[in-house]
Amino acid sequence: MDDHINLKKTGLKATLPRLKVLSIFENSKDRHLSAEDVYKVMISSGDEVGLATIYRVLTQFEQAGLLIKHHFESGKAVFELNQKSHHDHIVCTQCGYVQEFLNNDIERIQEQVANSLDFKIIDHSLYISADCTKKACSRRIDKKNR
Amino acid sequence: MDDHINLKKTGLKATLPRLKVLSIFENSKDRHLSAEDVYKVMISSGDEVGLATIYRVLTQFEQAGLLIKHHFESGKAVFELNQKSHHDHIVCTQCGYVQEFLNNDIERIQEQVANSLDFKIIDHSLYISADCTKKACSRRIDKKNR
DNA sequence: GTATATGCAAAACTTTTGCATCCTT
DNA sequence: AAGGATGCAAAAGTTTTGCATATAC
Repeated sequence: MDDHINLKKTGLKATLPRLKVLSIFENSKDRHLSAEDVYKVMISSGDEVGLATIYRVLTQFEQAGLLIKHHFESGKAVFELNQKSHHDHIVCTQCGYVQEFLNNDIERIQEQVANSLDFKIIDHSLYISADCTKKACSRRIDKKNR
Repeated sequence: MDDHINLKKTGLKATLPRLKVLSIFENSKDRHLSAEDVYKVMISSGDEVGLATIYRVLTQFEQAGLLIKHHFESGKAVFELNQKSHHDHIVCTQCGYVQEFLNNDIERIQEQVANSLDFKIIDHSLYISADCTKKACSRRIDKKNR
């Protein structure tokens, strides 16, 4: 809520497409959406919008720090809200479910490793592809289209 | 060397394009190459080859376990030889240098985390984008084209 | 009113596919 | 000889861009 405020901070005008995109990320049960995903939601809710606008808005939001962009293993980018603190991802190869996690030991060791190799970390992404075991896969959501 | 032997194990015929692709990965100073990269090397060395063939060969090699495919953050896939044991990557945002590393603690903790969340890991990739500090960046190689 | 944002269409880029021809076995 | 592999061109998928119109401030 109060997306206007978020947008104001970025210097971007509070236009209808932008507000709608934010609200989709805030209300979607799936935190990780591609441009196409967002576009489909808007179209099927009756908005007149172009896919190009979605791409532009997503890119602007990423640069403004509102969204984070991931590539995972699919060749198409997905975005998620940047409200939450940093975390990594496990993606089920069977049902597409995305499990977020954070492990402070992993975070800390990464820093040590990078430092010892004379790198200063800007960002990192740990992406695990895995199979849900029975229990986890019962969280199954609508299958991703790939 | 002895790429014929490697190929034989995969059931793929030892054709000229396939042998050449393998040799490029073996001899290139950059272990991480895109389809376009490989294509350019072959074209500029006088081979008559189609980009489609490169994509087919790379995909076959990946399925055969000869190559590993990464997506990093660029939207285009890069491949590397699978000779070495598993490792993760730090990529310098300044010069494109790719530093490989392996940390057994990180590997072990990943397994624990995935298990505790009811996932069975199939694969993972830890990708760190970072700046070389002075010392590391002196390893600077030809800038990537993006 | 002015600058910015949008929608549409076209283009750019990466990757895949169909098909006739060629090459390995 | 036979099946698989290649090259070319065309298509498919994702993302970007040009431009006239519409919108927010």
